[in-house]
Order: sequence, then structure tokens, then C-alpha cells
Amino acid sequence: METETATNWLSDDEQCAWRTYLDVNRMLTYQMEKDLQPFGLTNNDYEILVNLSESADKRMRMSDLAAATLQSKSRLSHQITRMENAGLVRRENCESDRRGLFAVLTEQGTATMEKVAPHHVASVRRHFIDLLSSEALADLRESLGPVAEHLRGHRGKI
Amino acid sequence: METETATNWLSDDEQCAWRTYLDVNRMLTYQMEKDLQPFGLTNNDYEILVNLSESADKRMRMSDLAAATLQSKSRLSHQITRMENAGLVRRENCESDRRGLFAVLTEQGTATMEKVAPHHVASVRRHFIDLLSSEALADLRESLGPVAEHLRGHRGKI
DNA sequence: CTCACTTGGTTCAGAATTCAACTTCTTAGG
DNA sequence: CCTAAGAAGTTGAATTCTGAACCAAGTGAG
Repeated sequence: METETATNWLSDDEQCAWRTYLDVNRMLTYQMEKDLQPFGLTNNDYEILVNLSESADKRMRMSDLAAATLQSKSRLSHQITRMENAGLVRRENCESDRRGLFAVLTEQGTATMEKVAPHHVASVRRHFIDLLSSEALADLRESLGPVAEHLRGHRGKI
Repeated sequence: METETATNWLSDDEQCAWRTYLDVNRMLTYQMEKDLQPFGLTNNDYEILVNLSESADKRMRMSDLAAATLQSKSRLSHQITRMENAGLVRRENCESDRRGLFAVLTEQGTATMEKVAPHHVASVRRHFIDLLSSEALADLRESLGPVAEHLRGHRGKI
């Protein structure tokens, strides 16, 4: 009794698209990281700074931040500890739920953001945005949007 | 004397495209990793297996493999050691350059590839390829190709 | 009320990654 | 030749990440 169905391999075009996507992905991450390095930040640090700086009162609950950045609670906890030591954020108790903690952007964290953001944007432009026509960009949004939706609804499920 | 030029911030559309791209990136990586987990492989393992299995004689020089996967020599060395312990690859001396080493796919490595690949392809389809129309896919190839080119030419430079 | 269950977060141990030596071999210049 | 510079890999220590165990605080059914 054969329950296996024949594998639906990728066509050449599909294969090519997928690999290109992966390549861009990997190289872009690498390049962003390199471009942040002079400021002593990692991609991860930066992402957290962005999240915090865009939140009301520049603060977020640990678990929300973990969810937003798709990190485990454990990893985020370590990460925030490091950033706390670097003076970028601090932890603050949550009144309404005494189990909870906020990660809060410090003055220095805000200042860092303001200093680094322009360079980061320039980097994003140089290595991505400015290499795409505005139509290409629109297409990208439209086609990747549903993929993002799909993945969001998936969270760990098979 | 003001040498700063005004920051060319991202427009809403650009911002949205960029964030969508980042989100898909992160969630997709996460999902691929999850889907490989039952087979005891990481994305990294899999990528190396793919590279080796597509190479002549199922072997690659360590440095070429490092370059192909954008890892440091050190990291690759550790990685190969682990995979060697798992029986997936072995190291072999290089005749022509006695400093050099090949990473070679073992029988077991090949078998693992054959077993896992169909599931991996299915995963790629489910979470990416099949969510895009063939036009969207073609557009993606066309617009991301030059980005990949640009990044390839960049390798660490600012 | 209270006992089980969930949630929010940390901690610890083990695994992976980085970074800076270090070894060996190759190559090019004089 | 011989030597200095560079390339191929490895190693080890320090850092980061993962996963499970844990604690403390909220939730809710009986």
C-alpha cells in the first residue's frame, strides 16, 4: 500500500525565484548587520529600539515585544538585560499586572535611535528600496502581503 | 559648517513594502526551521546539504562552502564538525592543495537529503510559492535579481 | 474560598556563534 | 633558494541562543 504521493518539485522558474529570494534575504541581513556595526548595534537591537520608539510612552510589555519580534521569552529576556546594561532600555514594573514588566526606552536609547536611524534608512535605500522601481515595490507589497498574512496565522503550527 | 544632508526618509509605501518584506523574511525563516525540526535538521544544515548534493562528487572545499553559505570559516568549521558527528558529511584531504579540505556528503547524508527534500519542497510551496501567482513570481525574480546582484558585488564593503 | 490551570517572566545548563589567535601550506619577490 | 606575505582551516574563550524547569501572580470552576 503506497501512501506517498509523488513530490511536486519546483519548476525552474519557481526554483529560481525561491533561490533569489533566499539569497537576497541572507545577503541583505548580512549587509544591514554590517552597516549597523559601527554604531555598536545588531539588527536585533535595532529592531527592538524601533518597536519601543514607536510605542506609546516608548514602552512595551516583555511578551508583546517578544511576539512582535518573534523571539522566545527567554531570548528577549537576555537581550533586554544586555541592552539594559548598555543603557538603552530599562525594565519597569507593571501596575495592573504584577507579574508583568515593561521594557522602556531610556533617554540614551532615544538619542541612539535618533542618531542611527538616518544611517539605517540610507542603508535600506542603498541596498534595497532604491534598487526597485515604484511599480516593483507596489507589486512586492501586494504579493508579499498575503504571504505575511498566511504566516502570521500560522505561528508554529505545521 | 553643516555637512549633514536632510535624511531621505521612506515614504509610507516604501516603509510598508520594507516592513512586509522583513516580516515575511522573519516568519518564513522561522517556519522553515520548524518544518525541518522533526527531521533533526536546522536551516543551516539543510542549506549545506543542498550545496553539497548539487556539487560534482558531492563535495566542496570548505572555503567555497563558507562563501556559498555566507558563513565565517570558523562557523562553518564547527558546523561541519557537528554534521560529521551526525554522520551526514565527512572531511577529506585535498590532493592539489595540502592546506585544503573537502566537505563530502556521506551515503547517510545523501539518504537524509532524499528523505527530507520532498517535505522541504512541500513546506516551501505551502508557505511561499503556492501563495504567489506565476506573474507575481516572475515579477519577484525580475525585481529581486538585480538586488541580489548588487549585494553580491558588495560583500562587506560599506 | 480554594485548588487546579494558565500567564508573564526569569534562570540555568547545554548548544551554537563570534572573534581572535594560531598552524600549516602556498606563492611571489628578490 | 629563501623569505615575507597571504590563504586555508582549526581551535579555544567569550558571547549569544535555545529549551526546559522554575517562580510568582492572575483566572476560573466548583
